[in-house]
Parts: sequence; C-alpha cells; structure tokens
Amino acid sequence: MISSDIIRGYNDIIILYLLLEDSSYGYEISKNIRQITNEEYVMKETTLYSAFARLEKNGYIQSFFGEETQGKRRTYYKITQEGLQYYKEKCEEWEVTKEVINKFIKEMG
Amino acid sequence: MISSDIIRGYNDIIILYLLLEDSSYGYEISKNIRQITNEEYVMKETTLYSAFARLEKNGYIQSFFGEETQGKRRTYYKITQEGLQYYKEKCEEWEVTKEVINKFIKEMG
DNA sequence: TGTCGTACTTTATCTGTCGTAGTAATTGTA
DNA sequence: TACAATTACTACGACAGATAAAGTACGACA
Repeated sequence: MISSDIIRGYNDIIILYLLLEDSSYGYEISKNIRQITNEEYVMKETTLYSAFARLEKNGYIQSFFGEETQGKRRTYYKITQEGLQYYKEKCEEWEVTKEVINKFIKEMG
Repeated sequence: MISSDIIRGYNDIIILYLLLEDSSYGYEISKNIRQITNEEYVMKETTLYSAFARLEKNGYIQSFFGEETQGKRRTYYKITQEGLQYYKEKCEEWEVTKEVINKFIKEMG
C-alpha cells in the first residue's frame, strides 16, 4: 500500500500525464490509473476530483462538457500549455527527489 | 527545490536512517542531511522536531539527555526495534512507490 | 557589548488527502 | 419488472504533516 503522504503532490502529475495524449474525465482517469499500476495505486474519488478543482484553479487544465445525449453528463478536462510546463518541471523535480531519498534507503534482509 | 508534498512521509525515514548507526540529536541530524544531499534537501527545524515527537510517540525512537556539562542540553534519540522494523517496511514501500510514479513520468526535451 | 553559532520549544496556520454521504442516470440480471 | 451494480460526479468536514514566526538559552569570540 502506498501511503497518501508519499504520493501527495504526485497525484497532480499522474492526472496531467493521463491528459497528455488526449482529454479525459474523472471516471476514465481513475480506471486508467488502476490499470496502469495493476491496482497498486488506486486514487480515491475525492482526491481525484479535488485535484481537478485545484489544477483548473491554477490554470493547468481546462474543463468542458461532453456531448453525451444520454447518461450522466461528463466533465472533460484537457491540459493547458501551463499544465504541460508544470508537468515537465515536476518530472525534473522527481529525478532529484528520487536521488535524494535513495541516499537514505538501505537494502536490508 | 524539493516540494514538501513530495518528501512528506519520508522525513521520518531520513531521520531513522541517520539513527541506524548511532544515536544523535536534532542539530547534528539537520547538518548531516544537508551534507549528505549536498544542500539539495534542507529539513526545516520545525519539521525535524515535530518528526521527533511523532516518532517517539509511535515508539520508533527513544530520547535521552546528553551528558554535556556546558552548552545547551541536547536531547539525543536512538532508534528502537519497532523503529527499525518501520524503517525496513518503508524502504520496501519506497521501491513500489518509485515504480508506480515512474509510470507517469515522461522524458521530455 | 553585540553578534554568531548551537540547540531547541511553542503556537498557529495551511494544504492535500480521505471518510462519509448523497444524487442521478444506465446497464445487467434474475 | 425489480433490484443491484456500474457510471459519474458533488458536498462537507476532519485530520495530519509541513511550515512560518517568534522566542528561549548557552557559549565563544572580537
């Protein structure tokens, strides 16, 4: 189980990654995360939707309504230029973070 | 700069790592972190001391007073069996976390 | 006398995550 | 036809870890 204190701050990156190729919506993103990680990480619904709100507030994603004529209306999100920039920076930060934390990890029986 | 949301949850591990070899105290641990990471990560004082309190409350470290007869009295900490166990588990969790997050990271120009 | 370095403590605030619950429509199944 | 399950969200409140700001206390040094 991955603790929420560790993934914190990377949920945004996970979401942005999934919007790189094409716009998407909550439920689909949620499923994709589970699939990609083989259920090793399951993002909570509330975490996901509050991340959407935060990302949109910061201008990293933009929402629009889908054209479904049946079923509950979906809110789609697409990544912005700023979002792409933010994603790139966070990826670089991740490389640094990995190396820093690795210095405090020991392989033990 | 490593964001606090990313390192969150690993501050405990950093501290425990530094207590593996020998007991130590706040100021020394703080200096060691800076040195080991070449100033890439500097743990805030309040973060450090609140982590001590949490770790002791959870039984992962034990405090005792140093024998300095001059200067301000130091509070030393040593790792417990439970702390060692916790450290090991977190190291294993780290390996999983790394792989999970790596799936959402892209190398980009 | 004043500043720097060492070694902490207290208090209060912020943010992201998460538990709980509820709404609303569609699809499966018995 | 009834009921459960799945899809697709929204609202509210609580919690924990990180942090800013400020203060205490001691020694050394100039």
